[in-house]
Amino acid sequence: MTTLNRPDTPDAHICGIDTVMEVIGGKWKVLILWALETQPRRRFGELRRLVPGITEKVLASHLREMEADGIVRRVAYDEVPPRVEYSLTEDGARLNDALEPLAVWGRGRPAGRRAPSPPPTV
Amino acid sequence: MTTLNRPDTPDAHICGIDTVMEVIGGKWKVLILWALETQPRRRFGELRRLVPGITEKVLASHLREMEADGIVRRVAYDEVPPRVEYSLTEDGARLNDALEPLAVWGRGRPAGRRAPSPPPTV
DNA sequence: CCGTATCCTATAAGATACTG
DNA sequence: CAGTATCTTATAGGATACGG
Repeated sequence: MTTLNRPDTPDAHICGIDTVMEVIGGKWKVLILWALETQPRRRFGELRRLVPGITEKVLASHLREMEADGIVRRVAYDEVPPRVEYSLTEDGARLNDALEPLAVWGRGRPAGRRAPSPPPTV
Repeated sequence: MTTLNRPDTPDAHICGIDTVMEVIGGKWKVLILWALETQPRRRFGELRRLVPGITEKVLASHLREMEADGIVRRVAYDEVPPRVEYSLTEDGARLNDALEPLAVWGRGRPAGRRAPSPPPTV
């Protein structure tokens, strides 16, 4: 992990931030997070529909990582046909809350950025 | 961009979040952000030292993207030897603030996660 | 000092097919 | 239904060298 230890950089700050980035770094993880927030429990197929574009393989692997990270709980019922339900853990719910200010920031911008911007040489 | 439009998913929420993820998605961007927060202006070489492990190429490209995204301002002084100063824009500063709750969440966990967790089949 | 220019590789993720 | 198993590809990022 990238752990800094310099007088200039607020380490605790940083330390926290990059562990978070590892946890939500997957391409679809925040989307899965929100999908899990809108209802207490979600089934695999539901999630696939709620996150359009994701493949089964990636959904499955993301879910396994999120489970390992303790933000998602997976309960498999031994029935036929099989039923599996995913839900947020307490930690996952708090993570979701912590994402809110970021979402607000994102909404507050002119949609399409990444302009070349004039080269200001002084 | 992954823009959802389903009754179940809080689109505005999501929309905001994934634009943010595009902006801070680079491997070192949040670190650069913090390094820029701790002082009003930073030179290229300073940043390289403050973000140990990053290569010049990646630092340069990250900075250019962040500039294009409007969160970093670059000012090049026409001197010799060259001097270039990077700083946060207002938008960048607000982004940094919005990252704080996430950092708090990250700090509040038992450091090394990603445990295999016992398979709970009901 | 502040970067580019090349070249290279590892990994995430997509496509597709198949199974308990 | 809820996944695995393969295979392939794109891209981010790393290593290194050089330039204004």
